[in-house]
Amino acid sequence: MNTMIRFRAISASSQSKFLFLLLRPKNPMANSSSLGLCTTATSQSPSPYGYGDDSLITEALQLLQSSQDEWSKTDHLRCLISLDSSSPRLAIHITRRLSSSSLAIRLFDYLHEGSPSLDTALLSSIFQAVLELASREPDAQTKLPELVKISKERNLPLTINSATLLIRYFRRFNMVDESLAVFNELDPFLRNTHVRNLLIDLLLQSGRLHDALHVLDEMLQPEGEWKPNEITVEIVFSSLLRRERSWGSMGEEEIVELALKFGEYGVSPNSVWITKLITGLSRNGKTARAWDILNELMNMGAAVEVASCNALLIALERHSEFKKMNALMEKMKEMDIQPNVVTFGILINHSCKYRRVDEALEVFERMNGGKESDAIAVQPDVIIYNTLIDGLCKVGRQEEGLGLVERMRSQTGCAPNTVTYNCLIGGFAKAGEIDKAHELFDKMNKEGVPPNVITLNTLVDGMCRHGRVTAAVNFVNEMQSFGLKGNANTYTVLINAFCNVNNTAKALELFDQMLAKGCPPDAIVYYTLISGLSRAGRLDDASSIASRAKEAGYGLDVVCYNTLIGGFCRQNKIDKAYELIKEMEELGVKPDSVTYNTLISFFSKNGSFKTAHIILKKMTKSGLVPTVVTYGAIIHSYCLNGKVDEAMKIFKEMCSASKVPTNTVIYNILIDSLCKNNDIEQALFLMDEMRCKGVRPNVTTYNAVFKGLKENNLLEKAFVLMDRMIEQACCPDYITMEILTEWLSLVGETDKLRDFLQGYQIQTSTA
DNA sequence: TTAGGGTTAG
Repeated sequence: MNTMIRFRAISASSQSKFLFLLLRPKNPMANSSSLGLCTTATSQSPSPYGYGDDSLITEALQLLQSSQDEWSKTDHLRCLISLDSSSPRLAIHITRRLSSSSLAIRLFDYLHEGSPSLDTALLSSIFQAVLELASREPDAQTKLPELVKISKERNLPLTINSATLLIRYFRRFNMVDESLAVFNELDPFLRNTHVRNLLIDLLLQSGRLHDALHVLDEMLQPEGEWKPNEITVEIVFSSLLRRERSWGSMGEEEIVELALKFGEYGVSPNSVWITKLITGLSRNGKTARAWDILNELMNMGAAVEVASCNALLIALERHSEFKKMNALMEKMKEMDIQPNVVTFGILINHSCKYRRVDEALEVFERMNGGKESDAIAVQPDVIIYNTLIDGLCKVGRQEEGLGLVERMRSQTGCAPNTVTYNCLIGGFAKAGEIDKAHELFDKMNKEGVPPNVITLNTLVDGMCRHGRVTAAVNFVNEMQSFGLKGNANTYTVLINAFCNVNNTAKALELFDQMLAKGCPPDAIVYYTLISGLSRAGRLDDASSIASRAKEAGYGLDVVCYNTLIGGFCRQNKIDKAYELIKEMEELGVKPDSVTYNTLISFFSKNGSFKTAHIILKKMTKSGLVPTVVTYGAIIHSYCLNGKVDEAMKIFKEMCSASKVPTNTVIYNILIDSLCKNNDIEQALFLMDEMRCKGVRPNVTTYNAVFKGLKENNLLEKAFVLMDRMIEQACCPDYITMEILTEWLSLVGETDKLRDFLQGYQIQTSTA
């Protein structure tokens, strides 16, 4: 309402000024025939343009309809429009209503010629109307650049509106250089935020990053008049962060700096862009930078939302920066950013990952309202439940997982889904409760929860791990008839299972079957088969599968080469092993310590300590450090050659000088050898040393010592070790039983043997 | 939020 009144008031005053100018004697047009016409204008009723403008416009337009010769010969039109008025309003309105821009430009020239001393600002405004008219014409794309040229020729500066009109129009046709030229022509004082935003947007869209940043940079200068606004930030960030993985030619550090610079001007990227920035930085391993920028933005008062914090929490978790995770949670509290269901999901998942399920359950209770006064109630969703159920199943607490399903059902809108069942089936299957797993599978089908290929694979894996390999194959076939097809993963599980029971023929058959069924094998299937065949000594078949893997585009990695090299070494085919090493070199696959250890072991075992030593030297030269396995291979070979003293010497050197941590296997090698050499004292000394160093003996250690003790009939010592074995929950195997049964029966100590075995029964029941 | 494999010394 107020605007309306003001508009009319201005119109009325300009109208009177207009009349006054017309009547002024010094105005050449005042004496012309137009006087009568001009005065009649005052009697007109109000119009949107001002009192009486309508009839003036009508008359002018009528006149302009006639041929140019007619109106250009007379001053009548000039009088009518009266450009000497400080208000260009009337001329602008007339121009806007002309039939074409070419007519408009003729009128413009006519008026300009009639009043050469006119204010350029006034002329620029009229010219703006010409541009407006041209922009609506079908051939605007050619006309507008021509008009820009005309304005330049006539030294006519563009108004800010002309410039925005032109850039906006040029943007539609991706006329980047034309837009840039318009901007550069524009009076620097007129280059406002709006026109800069338009131009930056266009430049970024056309990939002219450098030019865009130049325009932007001027806005970010402290002395600059035009500052960035929210739209600037939106334009810049939507362009820079549009692509998910790459940030184009602009470095991430520059983007971070830009974000912070914007922050200094009180504008910052919105939550979506901040989140993308954090995610992008984290993905490139720059978690520390992501942490810095989020904190800085928070301190600047930017609108940081929970989603951005979640992105950083995920990154920190991934990089094991747990202290920072806590600090971020604290900061969120301080900034009053409420955690949401995703935040709790991250925390619960984190605890579960490290098998701290009780901690996860605590977080879960806290999100449910908990006991604490500052607890925040956030409704858990199916993902939260599934994460917890999976966590419980992974630590063997699958029954509790089932309990959570009931709790989940009691909550509205939260029913168990396929993932829920997959986790539970996995839990029971791994625990060997295959029947229970099948029961759950039936239950989910009954409830209308569709099983997927993960359900199938989880169940199949459980079956295979618990000796039901044939049943697993049948189950896969059965499911296929119901439309639940297996994938490469399914075949990997089955192939691995058959390789583990030394049935490589069946493994190969399954591989052919998967190809026949159109299921494409992936790298893992190939590697599994290569390993299985190598372990079975079928090196030709393993090599052939390796060739097929390479043909399929799955190059062998170092582990795969090691598998094959190990296989050939076991068969004494060192030439074949060397061929593979040559191939590795050619393909740029660097041998690792396992490769070297395999070769060192091979040569040591064959008594070629010299060659083994040369390889060891090569190993250290390539920057690899000899490991406990390297020493183990050499020590073992010395032992096999009856040089136990030499082996002990190397072992001591390994512990003292090289400071390589020992393990059970290396102690077993030495203890076994010492016992065989009847040096039981030294063997028992090493066992004590193991105890001191916290290296746990296993059944192999005990078997070696029992054998030695038996030879020397050191019965009391054997009883002590039998008790210790029970204490350590180290289960005897058939070798232990063979040694002890024979020995203890012979010396009439079968009661001790019975107690020994009972110790395990008690332990199993208490466990 | 859920599923698979492989290497070296005893």
